[in-house]
Amino acid sequence: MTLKLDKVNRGPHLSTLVASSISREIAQGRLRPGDQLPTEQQLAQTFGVSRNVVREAIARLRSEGRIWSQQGRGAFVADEPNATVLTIDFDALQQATAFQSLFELRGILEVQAAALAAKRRTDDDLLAMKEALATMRNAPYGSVMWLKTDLEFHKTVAAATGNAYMVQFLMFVSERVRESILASGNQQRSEDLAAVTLGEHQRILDSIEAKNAEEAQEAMRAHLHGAASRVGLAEEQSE
Amino acid sequence: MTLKLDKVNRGPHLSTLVASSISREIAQGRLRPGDQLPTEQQLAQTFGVSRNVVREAIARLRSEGRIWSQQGRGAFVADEPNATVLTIDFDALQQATAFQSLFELRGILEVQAAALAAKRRTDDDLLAMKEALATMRNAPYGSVMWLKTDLEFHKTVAAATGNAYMVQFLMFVSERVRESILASGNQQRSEDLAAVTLGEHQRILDSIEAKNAEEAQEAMRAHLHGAASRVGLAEEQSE
DNA sequence: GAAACCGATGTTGTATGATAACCATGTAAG
DNA sequence: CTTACATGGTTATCATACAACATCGGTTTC
Repeated sequence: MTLKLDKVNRGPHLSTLVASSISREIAQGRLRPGDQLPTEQQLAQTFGVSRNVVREAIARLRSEGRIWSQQGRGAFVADEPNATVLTIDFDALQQATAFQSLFELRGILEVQAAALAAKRRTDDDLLAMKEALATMRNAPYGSVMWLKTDLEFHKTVAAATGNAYMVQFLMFVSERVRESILASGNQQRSEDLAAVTLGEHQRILDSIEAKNAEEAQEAMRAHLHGAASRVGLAEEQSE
Repeated sequence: MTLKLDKVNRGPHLSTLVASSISREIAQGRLRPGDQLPTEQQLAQTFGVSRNVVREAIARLRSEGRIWSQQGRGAFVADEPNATVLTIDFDALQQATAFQSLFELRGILEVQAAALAAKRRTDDDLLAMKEALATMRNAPYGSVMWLKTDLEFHKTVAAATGNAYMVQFLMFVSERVRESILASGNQQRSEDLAAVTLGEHQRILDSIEAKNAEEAQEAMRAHLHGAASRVGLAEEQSE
């Protein structure tokens, strides 16, 4: 417990700072699983905030499964982060291997989702996909609108699986991937790429329309392979 | 805002109940993106708790990205749950279709993880898997220890992919699935099943040891198929 | 008339103190 | 040795107060 907070802090809430500070102590191993946290009063004094703020931070960490607390005893670092919430550290994603791992995970989900979508899609699903693709055609390549509709298209594919969690997970992972790409500023910009990307999407759409799971899977794989190289990822042979 | 909380509530924290209650209002569309939440005072009055408890709930929802708040104005439902955290509502999982969806998602990840593990596993990975399997043999079927080592085995498989996010996601999903199964009390108990399950695990281990991705994939699929029927899930033809 | 100023009011952010419920521990009574 | 009780420490909750900020209306000023 070393961090001291300035009195003048017009940024995130104090509880957020306290929470991430404690979180860091845990991540860095200065607070080990099973360890008892300082009492709320001590924490309040250490950080120079009210006990109320500390409690908000504690509540947050508890909801994230990082700690657990018992009335009359204290708060303890959770043995295993049996989290009821899943988080991804943005900073860690800046490292190439981490990014590649997340990209791979997304790929697995996307490819399987495409196959399932081809089997289960309804006409409404198809309509939504076509609509998203049409919107993307009218957006300038690389623009915010373009990126948004790109994600939207993939979302409609995921939705066509009829699996709500597929949508939730895929969007979660994709968002993180997209953020990381934007942050690194690694995307190339070219008019040609727009046509290429749209063509890949069209192929996915067609195969799902034809209810051809094998083809949809392969089309999605090809699309992701293209996306990877566009971002400068040396992709590994898969399957 | 309808829920009234009993004064006598010796369960989860009040802030947890308030948070999930508001969360439900959002999920059910009674609070739409952009809508302003009632003031903290109103919420406190509605739920019959102090403003302090409401603030802890708000802090939690804010950290989950579901709402945002500005000093002097109020709290608002986030336009897009651009959450930096991913959560799964436990209550919703009680419904059969939701559970089935999550089970399917887990299956996708497990199967692909098994294939990747077969390709990339190191000798250390293999050792960890064997160790986990050995521990499971010594645990009584259906016991807490058994369930724990079962999860541990699957974790070692996921770890053998070398993809940290695969581990994180798979464990997250598996935990939720396991919780839901335990809550429903739907698992059968029989000595025979122990041998069957162990056999399935052994087959997975063997194929990964042989670096046979196809076989590992198939073994994992079979294992999950067995697990599904053991839990009473009518599984759908996949692939 | 338009723009700038000003104050009243409502809301969130934070601090402080108090009380109830609960746990752990030690100590005295049986 | 066991039980009962007293005590101190900790979390959970409540209540109140104040600071910081936003909004809105009226007033002044140009």
